[in-house]
Amino acid sequence: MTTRGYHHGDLRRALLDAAVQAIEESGPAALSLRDLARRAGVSHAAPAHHFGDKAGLLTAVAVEGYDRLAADLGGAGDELLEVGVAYVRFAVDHRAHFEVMFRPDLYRGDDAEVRAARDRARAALRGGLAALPATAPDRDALAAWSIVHGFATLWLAGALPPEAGRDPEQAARAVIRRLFE
Amino acid sequence: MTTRGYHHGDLRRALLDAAVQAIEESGPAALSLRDLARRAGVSHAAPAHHFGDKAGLLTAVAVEGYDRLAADLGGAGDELLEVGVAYVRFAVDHRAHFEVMFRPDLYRGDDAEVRAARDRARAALRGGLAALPATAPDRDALAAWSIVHGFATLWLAGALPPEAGRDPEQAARAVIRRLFE
DNA sequence: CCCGCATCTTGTCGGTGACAATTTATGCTG
DNA sequence: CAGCATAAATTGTCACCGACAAGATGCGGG
Repeated sequence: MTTRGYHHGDLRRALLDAAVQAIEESGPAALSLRDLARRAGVSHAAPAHHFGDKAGLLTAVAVEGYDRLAADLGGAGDELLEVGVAYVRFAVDHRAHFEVMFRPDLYRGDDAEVRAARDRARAALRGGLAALPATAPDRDALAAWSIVHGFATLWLAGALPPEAGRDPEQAARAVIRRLFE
Repeated sequence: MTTRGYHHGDLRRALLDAAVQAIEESGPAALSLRDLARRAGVSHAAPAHHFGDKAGLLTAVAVEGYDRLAADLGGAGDELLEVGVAYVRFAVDHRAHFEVMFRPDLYRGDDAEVRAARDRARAALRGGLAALPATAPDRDALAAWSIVHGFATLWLAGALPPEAGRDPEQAARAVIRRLFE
């Protein structure tokens, strides 16, 4: 599954880390394979060997993101509130992964690994709804996902007014609670 | 007004329209000023004269988007449900504008025109909350915005499972109603 | 009539993604 | 331990892109 290190050590890993850092600095649009190669101290064509092309690298970022999201959501317990907060926390703490994951024009969303990891994340998110009285489970799942995803996206975009405060977790908690009142 | 001759007639307008079309086809990341120039039948450097650079063009797209969103939301009445549906409809029908608007790394979000148009849109969205019993208006506004924005974003990203159906407006209506139960 | 000035063109530069051919290092096999 | 197959990374190249500079064009006011 993982490539063993030869010349560089583990260039694949190093490139993924450099990509995440670069995206956090200037967004996925400004990402340059050649810049990643420079950061890793290798030649400009080295990334192509591991990922094929730019979309291939971002596909790997998306897979990693969905995997970590599934793990974080799964570790947040059974309460919808906590699962929702974990979703927002993931978006804020792993903004590079999150931004790539929901930008299907940047990577190959039909990739088999992506599909599998995405399904795991979806299942974990839906697990948070198990404890709710379910009159319309599909609808409730969609509403819960929408509200946490929307909050996370707006927060990351810097679109929220100052009244939202400075702590995303606290604000998210209040917003999600609105679903239960 | 024709597209003939040395002077185009309304190149600015033509470039904006071409940009929207190109973004709808392949997303904002793949946008190329030179491609827009080709579509408009002008030289590769013509866009720079009207927009300065790529960020300048996308800034104009964002302004146009916020203006239209404000108009659409304002025309949707006073009920939160209808305003929310209008928000989702805008995102689906003007996906290029919507995608640019919430991608602050692509344009100049601190531009004066952007600020003004964005404030108009925010005010229009908040107008939908006037008819609600307000225990925590800020929190309610944030929750409403989050749920419609999240739904719209997930829909556009193609992230929703097939259970969500094929009609975004209908699904959005059901999801938003969840806020009132 | 002509000239100012916005509009558009041509030309160029550094940077980028993708691909091809080549070199280097590793692990395997005998 | 010797040699080879192959993965890993390099060099070289091409078309395209964004940005900038300098020149050409033509509309409209004096």
